Amino acid sequence: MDYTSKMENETAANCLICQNKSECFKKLSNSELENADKGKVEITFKKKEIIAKQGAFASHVMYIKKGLVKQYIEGANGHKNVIINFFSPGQIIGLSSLFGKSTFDFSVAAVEDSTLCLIDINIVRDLINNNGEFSSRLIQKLSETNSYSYQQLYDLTNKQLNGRLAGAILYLAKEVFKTRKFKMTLSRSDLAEFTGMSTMSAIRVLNDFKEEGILVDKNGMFEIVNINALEQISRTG
Amino acid sequence: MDYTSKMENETAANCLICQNKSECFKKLSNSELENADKGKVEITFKKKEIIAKQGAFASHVMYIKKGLVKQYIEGANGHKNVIINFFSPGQIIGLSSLFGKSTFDFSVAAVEDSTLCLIDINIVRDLINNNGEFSSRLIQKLSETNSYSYQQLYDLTNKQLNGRLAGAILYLAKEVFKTRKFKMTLSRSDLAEFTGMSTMSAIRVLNDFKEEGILVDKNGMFEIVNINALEQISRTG
DNA sequence: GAATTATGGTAACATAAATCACCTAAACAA
DNA sequence: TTGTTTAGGTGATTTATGTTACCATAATTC
Repeated sequence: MDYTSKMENETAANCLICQNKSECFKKLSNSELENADKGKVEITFKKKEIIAKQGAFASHVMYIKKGLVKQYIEGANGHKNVIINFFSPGQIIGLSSLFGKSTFDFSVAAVEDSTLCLIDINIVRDLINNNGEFSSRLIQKLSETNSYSYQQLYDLTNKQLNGRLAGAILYLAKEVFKTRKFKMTLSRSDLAEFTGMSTMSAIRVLNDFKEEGILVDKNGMFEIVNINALEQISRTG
Repeated sequence: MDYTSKMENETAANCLICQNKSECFKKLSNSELENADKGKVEITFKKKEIIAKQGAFASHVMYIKKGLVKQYIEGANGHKNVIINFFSPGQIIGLSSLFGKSTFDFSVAAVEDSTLCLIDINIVRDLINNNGEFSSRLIQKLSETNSYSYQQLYDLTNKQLNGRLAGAILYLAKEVFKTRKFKMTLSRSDLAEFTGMSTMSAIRVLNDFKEEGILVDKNGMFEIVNINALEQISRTG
């Protein structure tokens, strides 16, 4: 039995005894958790399946329990998609649909097979209204998302290809896969859409990194060999 | 006496009777407003003065009462700044420093002479903890900011100069100055930093718009003559 | 197992946009 | 006033990056 299936056994369908709760849900009382449990469903998506579709009615927020998903803006007629971010277990997506606009202004798709809890939007609204600690956590989360977007805007206008791709690989290693050696489950075009470049450019730059001995790619198993060099490129790029 | 000075007379130094309150502050009780009033100062900044500095301790959130300010990320060693957004009266900046990081991750500067209320961060934290309606409004505000950043990320990667500048002018007219004819108080380089292009490119594209009769610029007084054309360019850019 | 599609890859070429050099006029300070 | 700085502007040149075409291999589907 591998690590993944072991994790599955340890988690529970009921929020009350779930071991994978997100930061903000840890701030809830037992009765609040029981209530939240009634307004949620747990669904497993296969790789590449669409979890939320830009423009569709947003009736729920999404909590990532297992796997890896991408949040992206769909490009109109022949334009590239833009990947906003990748989310791994413990993260919540879709807070932007809580108030105001009732539709998703982005899409979400599974990059790896993923299990999510879809939580009714009204449950979350009630929690915000009645639990200040919960609200605070959500505001913090949204602020962090904001700051990250600002960084992305900066990088996109001030760094060129090497710098952006180096930054993306570091981000994936540190924040998403949380290890310097990881199975690269994103395609080159995912990587390109994440860093605002063409797929060809992503391939080219990635191969430069390999040739320079900064990165090793063994059949999709990535390992950052020279993290200092990568950070240097990310800064000056 | 002009319109501006008339407005000044109508506003008050005390939050309780202030006519310019932001959406979320309208949700507060009289006692909450009185309390907020004790933790705020009102300051007037001259054009080009720095209101908040990236990296400095963030002890307050900023409410724009009068004027126009820009929020921007400072570029390191020789890199361009990136203007995240412009804010006109009624807007709040600096929510991202409420929880987590205690420093500003952006700078704010006055584009026109501007009056702001600086509100103590602890006051706002308390309000979030105790007033669900207030929290909801803040979350909505942060979500909108997020969505706008996503749009910017999309535009930067998928649209070229014309499209981005057309979009920026439309945004300024609709959301910032709230009229099709306005005194253009931003410089060409502000415009460039807002749309992620060089100053030279901003000048060139702007002059193209003038030559095509889409836009009239009489000594800095801008008027959008052909809004349909501008919207078309912004879409297909 | 064969056929098909998706993904990764190389190289030549085209082009959008930055940079550079240089100029004018306005705003500001001495 | 006069010098000095700042903002706006034009055209030539360079460069980063996208595009196209074409191929190989891995992964699906029939």
